[in-house]
Amino acid sequence: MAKTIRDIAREAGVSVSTASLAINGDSRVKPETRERIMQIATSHGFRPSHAARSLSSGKSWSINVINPAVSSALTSGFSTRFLHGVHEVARAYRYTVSLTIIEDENEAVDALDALALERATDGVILMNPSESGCVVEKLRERGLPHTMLGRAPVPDVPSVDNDNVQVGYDAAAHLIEIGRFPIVFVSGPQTHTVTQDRLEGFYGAHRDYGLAPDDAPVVFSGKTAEDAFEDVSRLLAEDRPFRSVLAISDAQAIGAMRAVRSHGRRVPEDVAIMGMNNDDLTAFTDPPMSSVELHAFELGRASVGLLLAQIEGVYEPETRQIVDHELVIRGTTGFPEGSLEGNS
Amino acid sequence: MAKTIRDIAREAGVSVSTASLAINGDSRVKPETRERIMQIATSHGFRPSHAARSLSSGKSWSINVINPAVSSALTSGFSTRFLHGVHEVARAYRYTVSLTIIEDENEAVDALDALALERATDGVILMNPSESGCVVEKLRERGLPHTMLGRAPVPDVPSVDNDNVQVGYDAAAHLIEIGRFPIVFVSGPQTHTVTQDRLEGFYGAHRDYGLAPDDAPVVFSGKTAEDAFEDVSRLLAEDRPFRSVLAISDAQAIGAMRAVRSHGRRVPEDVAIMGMNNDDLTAFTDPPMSSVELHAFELGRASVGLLLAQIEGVYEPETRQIVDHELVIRGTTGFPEGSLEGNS
DNA sequence: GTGAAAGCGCTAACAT
DNA sequence: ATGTTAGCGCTTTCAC
Repeated sequence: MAKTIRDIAREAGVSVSTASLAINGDSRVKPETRERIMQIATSHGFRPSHAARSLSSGKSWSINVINPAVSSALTSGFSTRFLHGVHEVARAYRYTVSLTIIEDENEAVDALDALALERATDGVILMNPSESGCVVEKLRERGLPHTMLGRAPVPDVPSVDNDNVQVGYDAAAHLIEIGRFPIVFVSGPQTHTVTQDRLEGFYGAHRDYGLAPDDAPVVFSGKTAEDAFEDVSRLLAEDRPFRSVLAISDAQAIGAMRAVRSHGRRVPEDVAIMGMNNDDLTAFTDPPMSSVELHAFELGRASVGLLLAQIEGVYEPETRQIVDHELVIRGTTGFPEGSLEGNS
Repeated sequence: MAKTIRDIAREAGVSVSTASLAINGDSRVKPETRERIMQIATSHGFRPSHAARSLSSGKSWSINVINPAVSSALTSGFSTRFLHGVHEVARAYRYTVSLTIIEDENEAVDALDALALERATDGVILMNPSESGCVVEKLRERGLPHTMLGRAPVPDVPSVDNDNVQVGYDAAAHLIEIGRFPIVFVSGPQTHTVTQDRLEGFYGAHRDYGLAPDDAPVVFSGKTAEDAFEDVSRLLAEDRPFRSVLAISDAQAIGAMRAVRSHGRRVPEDVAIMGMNNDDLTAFTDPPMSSVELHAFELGRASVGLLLAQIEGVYEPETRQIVDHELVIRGTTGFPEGSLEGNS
């Protein structure tokens, strides 16, 4: 049942090496020979053994995605779309996609050790926020090709990212333009580069519109909707005046929206809300949540691209690839439709 | 840098076979010998090459999860938690987790062919709704161990599932008990076994409470929040009377909620809403969404368990493992807190 | 309890 | 353009 390349070669009347070359599409084999070999191979349902191919070629033909359990649970639609993009490109290049789900950075470092020592992967894609950079250090130390999602905490790490300064700028600019100043910026932990970048853009927009950034309250929140709920509630309790909330994720935007409502303020009439990521459910909150589409699928595709460029040998250390973003304006920053209109 | 078992054996003054046995914890090696070998192995950071181990042992030491792109995007929190469970158990048994993301059943069949022929995986976990059963057929034909999430469309498939009849029953019973009859059941495609089971429980609850099931409108909707929005909107336009909506997923529950609101009805005062899956965002809709926790993480853990039992040789064809569920009652089926109270 | 040796199924020099 | 051959780094009989 399980045919080997030897069987194929024998039946085609060629040597194993010729069969191997033919199957791998090497140009040295004569087209007609190649044709005949392929014919026999497919008729027997032959495919080279992954393990054997890996062992003899010294490549695992597999890439590994390190996916932090916590943050993926929060921006889950993002994570899924990203993986989808990774998978699509990887498969096109005959690479397998493996997954490592980690609770914290220590687990990531351990997992990387295992991966590297067992030579079980040809490259790693980090979905970590990678606060400390120790994961990247480990990757370098092991000499494993890698790409990360987001701006790296240390220099010269190949990475794929949105222009998060611009993301923060565009979102803030929109809120300012529709007259929703002051804006509360609900950010994630300050250690994340994505937070730093978006915050920079947030301030930049204020400057460009001639507004004092000091008037823009910034909350360094946790990562969850609940964190945002509590932080915005606190701000409301302190009677801080604001006309809108810009949250760093859709989950946090939803938490913020609940906080605003709990204090008897209306969304969007009293306070406009804008999230980021454009998760699947944003279109179906009530009112629909405005957000920023970050094109997770494209980020995934780009990540493998950058990784394969290294694995295949075209290594450019400081490559940084930027994927487009766009504002998606819905009800939470505009006028409500349907039921809510009647309520006011 | 890259040590082989040969280096370890040499340094320990033993043969490679002894080193191999020691590293794999075989009881035949004398404890002190084993100790010495392990010492040297760890000090050199030695780990057996994954590829070599696979080739010589005839096992890939990897399991593959087939994840449909569409449904995972919708119940994304579920999917992530499930994978997390799978990963945890797999890692404990030294198995790698690979991911195959598919658009439709044809892609699944193709992917399975590749996986089987290349001997790239030792077993497959199907997250498919698997409407037709052709994916399972392919798995059997190839002799690949497998487990599926949900009740199989054909007999004797090892599967992990919730008791979905009971899920449907419990959810409907709760809505009936709080006086929210008639209930609209917003289901997924009728071909899914999960839909069939929950519907059966839904009807069962009606019978047990002495209610005519005919009065319970059932909508065979699509899978998305938008589908639910449209179907419930249609029902409202037709002036069908109902006091609650039970949706087969949280996304659909959110779609239903918007539809209800768009027609000027209040949630939960006029219409109660209940979803299923207990996705991360349910706690932060407004009001918070009641749902059914299905314990995705446990489902994941159980799936690998069943799979490893087969791979390791303890195969029981008709195994079906049931994971607990529980109702999570929140605002959409109770009384609203905060802002909404003031509105009424 | 430990060692010697034969593969596992490919790929990749090196020959021809 | 095709064939010969030597491994890749383990596991696993089979001896001792």
